[in-house]
Amino acid sequence: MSINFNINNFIKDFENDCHKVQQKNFEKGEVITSYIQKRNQFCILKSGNADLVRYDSNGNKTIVEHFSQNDIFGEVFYDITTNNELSVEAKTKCQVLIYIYDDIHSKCRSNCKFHQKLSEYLPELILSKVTNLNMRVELLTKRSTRDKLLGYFSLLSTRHFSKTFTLPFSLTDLADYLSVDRSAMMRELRILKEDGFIEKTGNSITLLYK
Amino acid sequence: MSINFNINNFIKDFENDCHKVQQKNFEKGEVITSYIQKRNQFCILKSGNADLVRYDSNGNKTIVEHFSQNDIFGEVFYDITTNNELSVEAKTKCQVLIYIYDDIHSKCRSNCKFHQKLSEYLPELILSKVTNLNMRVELLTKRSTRDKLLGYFSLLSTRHFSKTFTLPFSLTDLADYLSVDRSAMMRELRILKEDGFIEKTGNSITLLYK
DNA sequence: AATAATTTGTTGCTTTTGCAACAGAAAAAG
DNA sequence: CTTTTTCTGTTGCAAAAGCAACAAATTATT
Repeated sequence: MSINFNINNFIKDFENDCHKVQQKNFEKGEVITSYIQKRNQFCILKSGNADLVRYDSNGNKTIVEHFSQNDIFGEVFYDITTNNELSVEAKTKCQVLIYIYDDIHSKCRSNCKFHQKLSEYLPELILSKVTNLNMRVELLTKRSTRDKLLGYFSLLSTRHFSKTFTLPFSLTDLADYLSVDRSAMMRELRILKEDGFIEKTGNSITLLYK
Repeated sequence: MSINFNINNFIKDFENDCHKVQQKNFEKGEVITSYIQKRNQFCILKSGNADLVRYDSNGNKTIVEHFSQNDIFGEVFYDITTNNELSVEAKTKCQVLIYIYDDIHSKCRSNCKFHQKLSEYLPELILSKVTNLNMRVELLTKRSTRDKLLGYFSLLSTRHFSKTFTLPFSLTDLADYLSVDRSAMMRELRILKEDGFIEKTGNSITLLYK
């Protein structure tokens, strides 16, 4: 939380300081970037929501990551040895800052404040990515759809400081995020309601236990 | 690979340069560390093998990560909001370098070369962690046990530059790593053999496709 | 070298999950 | 404001995965 706040300020203050940083705008549904070659793109989502998605050979869609304001993404975080194409799709209008990772390390010619600050924050930025990924791994290693749902809900509950919260995406997308079949997930949601674990009105969930 | 080589040299050259860095030795089976409180431990595995494991309320064990030489781990990579205890267990004799993450950021009093070099390498170190975690997420989002097995095998094959390779752990542990039932995994392995996808002699696997 | 502990491999049965298909509700687009 | 598209919710059936239990093989331990 405090990290995010810093990033936010830092972007505001310095984004125009460096001519190497590109800002691009995307409409809902557009592909922001595809992880095809190792161009070492490094992106910050200034505003909007986007998903990193993968489609496997059976046509299954997986939402690998869900990005909102100030999240970072890009090829630089991936070994592109895999055969499945990954791409980042804008779910709403998006403003994205794009640069090449090598530029951060090897200082900018103009030695601008943007790069100075970025390399200062970089370990923290990437570290927050690691903790997020670890939470994701924890979710995905849960053995049943029920445990994945409850695990994810309890995460959102913690983040919102409340037993009641709104899902950041549709139920269809939630299934793709938890990597389970949608209809099976809907069934499990119904059982969770029937068993008195949760209440659900649209995309709003309330945890009833503990 | 080139990153690992650098880390290796860097550890050899500078590890004794800083009095704040602790080196500890562990016997097989010992718990190296538990992620309980946020002490911001940051560890480098100098030698040996270790697993980061979690046991859920149903008694299922999950191998969250598998560490070998020069891998990094520690509480600093986790938000300890979860209820499940995570601990790192030595699978063989292990030599571990331990320090506190804050020490890296705020420079060491003595301004030693170790910390200097570490903060230089840190983004790369953490970044390699991110790419590893992303591969792990890719594996775990595969829908079937078969796809998880094949995905993992193809990863090992790529890493070893060979269609034949040895699993880094027992089949029992492999199941805990892929987060599937062991007997179901054994069944799937047999079918993969029968269908001519793989050959298997003990812990050595050969891919027969493509 | 003998014993204990762990790992491998297998199977019958149960439970969970996935698939396909559909209707109604809600949201987006024109 | 109407039409089109996407999303939600459900179901019967099929397939996959989990569970429990066991014997044989392998690996550690004393």
